[in-house]
Amino acid sequence: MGASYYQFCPVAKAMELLDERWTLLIVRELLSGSGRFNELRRGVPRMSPTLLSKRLNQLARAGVLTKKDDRYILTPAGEELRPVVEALAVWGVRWIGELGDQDLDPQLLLWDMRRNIVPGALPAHRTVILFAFPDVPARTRHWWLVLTPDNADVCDTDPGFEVSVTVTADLRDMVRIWRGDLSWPDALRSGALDLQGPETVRRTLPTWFALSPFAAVPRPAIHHVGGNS
Amino acid sequence: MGASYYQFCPVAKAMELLDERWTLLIVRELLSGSGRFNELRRGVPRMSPTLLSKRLNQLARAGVLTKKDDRYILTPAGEELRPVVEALAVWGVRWIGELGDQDLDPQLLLWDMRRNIVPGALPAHRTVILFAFPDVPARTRHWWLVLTPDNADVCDTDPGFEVSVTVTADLRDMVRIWRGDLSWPDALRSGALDLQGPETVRRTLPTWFALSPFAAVPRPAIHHVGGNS
DNA sequence: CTGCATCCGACTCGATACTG
DNA sequence: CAGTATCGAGTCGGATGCAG
Repeated sequence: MGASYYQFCPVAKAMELLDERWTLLIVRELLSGSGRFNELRRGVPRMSPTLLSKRLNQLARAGVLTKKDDRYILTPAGEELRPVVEALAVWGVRWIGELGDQDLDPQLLLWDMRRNIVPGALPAHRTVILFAFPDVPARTRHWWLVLTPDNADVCDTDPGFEVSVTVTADLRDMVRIWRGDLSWPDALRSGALDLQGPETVRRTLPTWFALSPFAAVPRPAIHHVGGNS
Repeated sequence: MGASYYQFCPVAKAMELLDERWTLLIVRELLSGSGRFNELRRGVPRMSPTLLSKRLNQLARAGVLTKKDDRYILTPAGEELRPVVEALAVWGVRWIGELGDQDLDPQLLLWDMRRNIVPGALPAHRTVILFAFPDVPARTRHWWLVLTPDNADVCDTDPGFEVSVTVTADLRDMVRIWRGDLSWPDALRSGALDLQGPETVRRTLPTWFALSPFAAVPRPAIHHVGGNS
């Protein structure tokens, strides 16, 4: 447990548990459907496994989750953290518009997109999307998304299948699209994003993905730069 | 600023600022109407003034508050943290029912009660309530609340006025009443709380205070002990 | 009284390597 | 796949001091 605040205030009692670094991000992952240890790790790749393990045990002791057969499951108390996480996300998307270059992790983006594929919107046959991020170091520049009607795989090495459509964009712009800061049509019009492939695929591709659940949150008139400085 | 999570996720970006110890409690105080440095201190008495100052500066840099003439004021971004704090309070009151003895700070209780006096419910003349907490060390056992129709003062030493009514209860029970875990009538019936004074005053006293804003939140059927262990 | 700055011990985090 | 072990660096928190 985090250190006590020595207050009976419910906010203080909640934060004793929840204000520790990484804790609510783990809850976010669990709310998004991840359950296994290494699945959770992919959602918090910069967290050491030691600390993840520690946090999971803390959350279990606090009654937020339980472990069953190598799967971590939210309890009702944990499920009820959804409004907290959602309120934070709404606030974050409205007031922390400026992202540092360090925040743009292509693996997290592809992982997120994979999670939010619209079931039933995909073509009936296997479709392979190649994402190319010219502004990213070679090592993580290319990503493949292998889509079949009932499965989706993210690869950071060429899986060997024929590419159906290539998406080229700066990673920053792809993230902005995903977050709802930039619309898909605007990105295409301005040239920030380029699609190469058969026209029918190019036209329907944007319908295959639901954007971030908070992409539609209305933004304030003025943004403040949340100082990474 | 807190350390970065290196994620574009809005929850992560929000938590970079908000997951640091004390930060959301300061926001809670500001949302409750406190504005001056030492007013804020009374809401977070265990926080060192150095750290409070540091956090206030961080929040100012992040655009959550501004300082004007020795008063800290929430910006629109700060005001929009209200849903976050409320969601946390609702969760806390539902799932962290067990309070440690250390959490029962009489000063915070009296301060909270003072803040939530129902305007217009008070008698027309000066009324003095003496709170006696037999389970508390002598130093902080007695508290006086001096009420006039347009003012209320908390004293930890006898202000000298005649006491209109004496409230005797274990601090834990008084806090439970305040949080909505125990009703005023139930406390009187069981003897957990005792009122001494004229009958009219004894009858109306419970109407002078609004309970904690989260006292009315429905509780889950089963509580989990949020381990202070 | 208000609003900080400095100093220092205790603790926590993060990086890396390692085990069943 | 699912975690543990170890250790240096950084941060928190409390005491103390000091300007306006």
